[in-house]
Amino acid sequence: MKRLTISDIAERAGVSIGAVSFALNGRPGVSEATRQRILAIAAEMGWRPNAAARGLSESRAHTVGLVLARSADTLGVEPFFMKFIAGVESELALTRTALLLQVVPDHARSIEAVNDWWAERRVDGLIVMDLWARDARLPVLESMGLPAVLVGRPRPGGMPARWSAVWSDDAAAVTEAVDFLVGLGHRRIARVAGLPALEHTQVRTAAFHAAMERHGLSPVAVVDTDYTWAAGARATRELLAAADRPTAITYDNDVMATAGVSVARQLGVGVPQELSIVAGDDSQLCEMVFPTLTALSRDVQAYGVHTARTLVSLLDGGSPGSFQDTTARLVARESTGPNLI
Amino acid sequence: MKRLTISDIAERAGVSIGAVSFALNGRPGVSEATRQRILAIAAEMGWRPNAAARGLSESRAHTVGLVLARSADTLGVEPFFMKFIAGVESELALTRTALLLQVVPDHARSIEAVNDWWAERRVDGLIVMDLWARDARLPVLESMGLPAVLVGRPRPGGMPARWSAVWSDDAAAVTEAVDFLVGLGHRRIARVAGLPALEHTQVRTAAFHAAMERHGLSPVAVVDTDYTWAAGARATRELLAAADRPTAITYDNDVMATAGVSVARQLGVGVPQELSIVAGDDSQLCEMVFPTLTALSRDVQAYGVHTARTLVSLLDGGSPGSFQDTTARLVARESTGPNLI
DNA sequence: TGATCCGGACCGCAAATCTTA
DNA sequence: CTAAGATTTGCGGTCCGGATC
Repeated sequence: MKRLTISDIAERAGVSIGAVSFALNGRPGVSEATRQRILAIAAEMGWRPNAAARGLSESRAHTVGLVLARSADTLGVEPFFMKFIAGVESELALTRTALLLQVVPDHARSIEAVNDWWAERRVDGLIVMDLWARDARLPVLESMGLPAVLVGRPRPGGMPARWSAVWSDDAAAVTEAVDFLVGLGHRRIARVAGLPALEHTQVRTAAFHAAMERHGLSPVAVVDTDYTWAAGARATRELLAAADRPTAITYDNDVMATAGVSVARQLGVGVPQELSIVAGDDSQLCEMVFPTLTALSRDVQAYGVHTARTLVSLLDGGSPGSFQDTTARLVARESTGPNLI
Repeated sequence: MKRLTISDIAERAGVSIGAVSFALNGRPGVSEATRQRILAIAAEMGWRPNAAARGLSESRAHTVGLVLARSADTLGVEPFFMKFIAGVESELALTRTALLLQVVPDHARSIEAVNDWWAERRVDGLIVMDLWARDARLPVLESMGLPAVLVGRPRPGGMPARWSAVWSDDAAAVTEAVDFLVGLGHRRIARVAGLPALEHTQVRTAAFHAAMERHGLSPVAVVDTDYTWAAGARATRELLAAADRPTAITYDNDVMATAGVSVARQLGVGVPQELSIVAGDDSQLCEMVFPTLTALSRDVQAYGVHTARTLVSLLDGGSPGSFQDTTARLVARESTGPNLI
């Protein structure tokens, strides 16, 4: 099967390949009539520029990378990632940019993967998710000089030249949840946090403490976890077993909140009569359990769209920056109620 | 930042670029001593071949594509896809093959996406998931001449030259589930199926009928759905409202089985005392609900590994074929019990 | 003189051919 | 004649310097 190249188009149109290139890239140098003729022929023959040839010549891959550094199990249960990726994709498609994906278990392998991509010039830029407070990937990525968008807060010490950040105000969201619970009369509130190494976990925990303090309250407890159902269940069991048990618990994702509901039922603790529960992520899962879960909800797909747009703009020479996405807002469902104790 | 090229290596080693190319690709033409010297220098300088240049020269992208043709919501809730992708990835990494991903809502756009990839020679081959019984993508893909691996049964009429298939015996799995339920004394069994257009839905439904018939039973009902929680809930409500209601229901995925449990509880139907429930997919979700769900379980990640391996072998000139993966086996948990009615 | 178009030099690698000892 | 290595060509585009009308 002979492949179609630019010279086939040139031949059919009776022009040089240079003219075809100009016509197709919308640059001056060919008359409008010729341009239209070339475009028509290319479309008719179904010709598309060879990505490798173009990439070689332009020194640009028209591809960006996304590395997910988590175990497949964790990724699978959290709908967040698929929604985010779908958003990223839909935006990238507009600029004919492809998405390269890697799923690896840890940061070391994540660095390896990105290093390979960049050394081989397979990607022009990177989307970095799941930022850690002290993230081993960042200095390495910076030294590689690879353009990137961080999904999360930019680092306080200033960012490398070709890095942007897209973030959401986690502190505000946590504050809203606390205010909501306090408004319902709760005073003994606990927090089941996510991975303590993650940047946004620390931000949320700090915001939790601040919000409680503002209400003149002190947290019953803040328990760190690894986001799994088992960890959520264990944390809940401990919290409910204590003498001064909480009347409300916030969880850093929906999976653990579900575990909380399950443990409460086993222990005969009524939700929401004796215990109110707030999930930190929203998904179909929150409406699948009984009672349905009050959750901090946001448009994750749009988050992906904005992230992709920010990266593409950066690669097109746009100026880097830090862009704030919408803040999650609380969606009240059945798992929260007034404090009756 | 000057980029490292093969000629930098050649210069440092004091040989021609041809010699470097031969040395790095393990082909004859250089002495062993020179080869080692070149290899050492390349490794020391951290050189990696430019993917575009290599791709252009070899007419091979060292990249494969995977298109997910479903809504982001559906994908997010089903852990299957992320696990599968993680498996695919881990295998592709071994041969330095990259994975291009697309998430699109329907088959029409899926065809577009693949057509673009192939026309631009961005991919060497494709992984095709979620096969339909009459799949509009297949004839188009075949006419494009793109090598592919079908995840699912090969078509009865014979396969294109450079297509393979990796499949799992859905019929056997469904049969095991029916046998298990019948063994528990159930005689009124219903099936809540997935998307009727999907190949494996039809295979499973046929196997369900056959298994029931073998036991001298006739199904209470087979209800088609779209895999969503809402559809699972609606189907369950209808089944339980009927005069001759089933004592056991099998669902084509875990999300719908969860919906089934939820609806049963709302209607005051005890699980498993009055109703046994079997989930067609296994995931953490099955252990997150109460009661935990008996499910048809399999190693999805390994499925992804095998699929990737099959595609890579095909691209390397291996002979195409149809390869059977392991069959899902039933894992009994709390949602099934003896028929007490 | 200027708009329009041609020819050809690259991009970085693989691989075939040519040269040298 | 053979092994080791140098030279050259081609992959399919982009884009610059010139030539033409």
